[in-house]
Amino acid sequence: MDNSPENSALSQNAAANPRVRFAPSPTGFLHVGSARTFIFNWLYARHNAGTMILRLDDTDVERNTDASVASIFDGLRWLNLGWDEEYKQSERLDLHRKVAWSIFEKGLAYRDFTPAHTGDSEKSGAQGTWLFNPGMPELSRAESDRRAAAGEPFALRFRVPRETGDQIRFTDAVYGPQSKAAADIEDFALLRSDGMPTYHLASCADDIDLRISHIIRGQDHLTNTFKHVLIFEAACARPPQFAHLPLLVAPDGTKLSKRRHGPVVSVTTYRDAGFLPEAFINFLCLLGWSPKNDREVMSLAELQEAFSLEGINRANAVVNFKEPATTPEETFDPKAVWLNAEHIRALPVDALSAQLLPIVREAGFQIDSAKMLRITPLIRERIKFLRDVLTAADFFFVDHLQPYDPTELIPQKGDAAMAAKVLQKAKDVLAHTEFKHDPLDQALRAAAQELGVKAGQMFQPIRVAVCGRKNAPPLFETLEVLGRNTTLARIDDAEQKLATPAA
RNA sequence: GGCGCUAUCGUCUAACGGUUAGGACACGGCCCUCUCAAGGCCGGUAUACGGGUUCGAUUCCCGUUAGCGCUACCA
Repeated sequence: MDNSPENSALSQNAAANPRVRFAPSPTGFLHVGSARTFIFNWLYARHNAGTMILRLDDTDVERNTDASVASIFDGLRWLNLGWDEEYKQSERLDLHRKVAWSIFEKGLAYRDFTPAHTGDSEKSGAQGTWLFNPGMPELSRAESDRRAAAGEPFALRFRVPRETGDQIRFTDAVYGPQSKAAADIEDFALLRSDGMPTYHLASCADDIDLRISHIIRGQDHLTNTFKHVLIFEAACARPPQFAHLPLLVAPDGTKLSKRRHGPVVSVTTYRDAGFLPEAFINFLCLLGWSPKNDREVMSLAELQEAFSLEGINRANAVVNFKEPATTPEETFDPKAVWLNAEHIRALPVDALSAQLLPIVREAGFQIDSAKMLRITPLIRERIKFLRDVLTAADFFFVDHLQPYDPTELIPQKGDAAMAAKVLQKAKDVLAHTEFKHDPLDQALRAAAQELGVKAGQMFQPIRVAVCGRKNAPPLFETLEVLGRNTTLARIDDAEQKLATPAA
């Protein structure tokens, strides 16, 4: 048996128009690791003018849920990458069974009448290695047929060519040449006793039928691939090119799981926190792949242009979030947060403004798009998440400021009297100054000079009066957007607060 | 237990036998500055360990250790 097709060398299979697939099983929400697998497949397809296929591997009827299907589509829709063809394994069972029985007819599979084991059986673990159920591989065809005809339930198992001493081989595009002794591979199931195909069988049967040229998936399937090679060959199909991806792990090195690590592992958590899908995609691409030229902030088009299987590395990558996350920012890898800020800044103002507006409206503020467009450039460099618009630009949205500490109005190296003096002067000046950046700049600096205070001492009380806090966007632009009426009203309020210190 | 895979700063990574081991994030300092950001400059921290091969190993080979994966009629 030729298990080592030299023809599966990378160069040859990097042929044009590849067909790749992302095949999630709907047993949970869309995991960030799955999202990365989807993205790498998509990038490979687009880079090579190929076809991206979405296939729901839903043969485990016990564990599949509609909620999970919804979550997967939810996440994929947010990623906004799309796909070209879509299939459900549960609608292709006839094909799977046909392939299974054709393998049986060739003598490469046999019926196993041993009752199913449940959960963690004594087969695996420290007890030793299980390869097959005694007596079953040797059953004669006649007896096998007789017992089946009598209605005895059975699973269909692959007959691994263990006696030949063969090595099963394939060349992985990421991990290189792989081989494993057939003697170490157990007789895995093709069909369960209820007639449903197993993952291994359904997956390979569909990959053959859909003419998948490249299987790009998580490294947890690397050792399963030997079984898959066996199936492909038993079905007289040439195995596709495999490319396994290093796994995404938590800071403690363990596999990401919702149970242990919470919502950080769900794609929708990133969406809900205000990530831009392009930033999230950029971040995931940098986990286990590198363009090799120190590029980090990359647009989707740039990623598509730069992507290749050669850039994928082999060691697991840590998603560096804080284990007990206390703030939203700690929930995510700092690099993801930084990339999101970079992508936000890279967005044209009108595009960013359009993304921000629905968030602001949903929070209950009646802001029109024209105003949002004026606010956006003032906060663009100050937000890391889209949702930060709510805290960075809050004072633009409300009619009345949230209560703040009046002592904030007191400038550096100044006192309450200075604050009062500044605010009074500001009102005088602002009453007749044009509300544009340059006139405001000139007028307020001149006012500071007249009062004999530093510019900063002049600006701070005004800033706190109109923004309700010290940290805010630049003052003149802010006043320009706020307008004269609001500005003067807020300075009035501030003067009152100053006059009546906190009770 | 068996089999497989992996191992460069705290984290993501570059260096496909010859580099003062590079970049980024994060962190610290300085500059800029109306505050906060953004930006600029500077700084510290890494080749898991032990053997080979070689004139020369981060790089190739072997072993050790550690981590991960598979070992289901889950995927």
